[in-house]
Amino acid sequence: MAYWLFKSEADVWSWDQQVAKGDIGEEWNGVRNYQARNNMRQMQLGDLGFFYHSRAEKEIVGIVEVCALAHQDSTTEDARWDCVDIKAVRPFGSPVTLAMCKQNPRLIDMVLVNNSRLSVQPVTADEWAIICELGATQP
DNA sequence: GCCAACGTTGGC
DNA sequence: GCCAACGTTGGC
Repeated sequence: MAYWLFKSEADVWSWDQQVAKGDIGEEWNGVRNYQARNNMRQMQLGDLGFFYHSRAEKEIVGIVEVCALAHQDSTTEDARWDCVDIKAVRPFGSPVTLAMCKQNPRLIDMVLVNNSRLSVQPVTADEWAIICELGATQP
């Protein structure tokens, strides 16, 4: 069981849109970066992830679950690009901002803090627990 | 809106 | 196989 973080600009694909898809979930498509793709290939069913709004909001707003293993990205014919499907699990009681993560000494090693360009990233169990607490939600 | 950081592309 | 040029991302 591993933890991840998915980034999206809210005006491209938002948490609300993700929630609207219900338990069926939705492809996390459009990723054209090898590192991000490799992370998705490693995901297992039931793995959990944070849903992060980049650019404008810069905050983690909820928890998602991997509900389909990596498969061809339907938005391209190019066989290099896979993606998983994810479904919304629950929202945070209060969003956790990037600034909060940067401020917390236990979170300074987060990929989110150190490699802002990577759109699908791993999260450690410790980071998961700390952020769930900050976000006022069950881990 | 700007620009630094990063990843990718393509000429050599 | 190197690296300059280019495009994109995302924090500020």
